[in-house]
Amino acid sequence: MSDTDPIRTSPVSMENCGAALAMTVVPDRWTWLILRELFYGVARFADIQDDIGIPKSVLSGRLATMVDTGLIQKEAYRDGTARTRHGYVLTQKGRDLVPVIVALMQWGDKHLKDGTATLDLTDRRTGTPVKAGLVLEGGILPARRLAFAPAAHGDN
Amino acid sequence: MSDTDPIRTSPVSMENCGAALAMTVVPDRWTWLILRELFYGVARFADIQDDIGIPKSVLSGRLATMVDTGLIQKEAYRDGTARTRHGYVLTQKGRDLVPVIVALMQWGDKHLKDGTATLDLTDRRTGTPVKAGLVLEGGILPARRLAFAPAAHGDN
DNA sequence: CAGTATCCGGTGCGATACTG
DNA sequence: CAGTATCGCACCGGATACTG
Repeated sequence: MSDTDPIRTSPVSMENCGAALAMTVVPDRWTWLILRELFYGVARFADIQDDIGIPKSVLSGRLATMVDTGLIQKEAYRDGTARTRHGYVLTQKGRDLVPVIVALMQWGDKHLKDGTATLDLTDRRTGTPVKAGLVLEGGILPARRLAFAPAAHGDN
Repeated sequence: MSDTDPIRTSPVSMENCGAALAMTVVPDRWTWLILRELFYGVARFADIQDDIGIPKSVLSGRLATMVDTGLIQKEAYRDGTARTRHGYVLTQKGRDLVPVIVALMQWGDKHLKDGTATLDLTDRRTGTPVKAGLVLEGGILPARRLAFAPAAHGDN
């Protein structure tokens, strides 16, 4: 039993909260799963469909809005044949979500599985293992040490 | 125009992917917004409702399943009055999602606003600014340097 | 292969009203 | 204050069929 009054209202309004805004751009499960596919480098419509089991019509719609919101873009490429095909790739804006995806993945590995990862994430340069987390120089900051205060300039 | 064949299938199946599993536990916008409130320390039913504008019945349902999935728990506390009230707090499992929330928030601040944060996140011990990201010792690893390979032990 | 079109059934959202 | 109950309607998911 705690004996202090809890906070009664969020320090940041919905319109000014990056997290809340982010939810409008990545609002549902399918969108996350598609991002995960593109993160893995799976680019083609039918391949994404097969991997995550999404109906074509839904995939079609999601891809369109993700292009609209600037998360992804269409890109042409050549496969073995003469025919030009095209797939989807993350934009920079989409790539900036990679830390979120990785954090989510590692959270799921820890709490929703036996704790073992199925994927080893490393620095492609040095091979050093990589983790997602809160960063200070020199290491990961535990969540409990995180403090927050309204920014000096912004209006909340 | 890229000229290499893209990856045709995800290196990790849906059942073994922590990210995909995580989406089953935090499947929608409301759940994320509730997590955000609890992250801020807003604990009471009506306060959460007011902040994020969720219908009571929906909030009721979400809180129940979040308790079920172990993200949050009910906690009694004393307010000014004699009456015992109760609110919701993150469990350890829920708190482990903080890096995801922070990463999301900073992504939203960067891409969905003018680029300025409304909240300054710092180490509560030292006051040093905090960021979410991919971590190697000594700093943040850019997403482009991230490599992945199936884990040695796991079945994918 | 990469979609669009159509349709139907269920979920679940959100409003309102009610209860301890 | 903290929910539960009820309910109509919209939207979404998924199946199927069709097109370039």
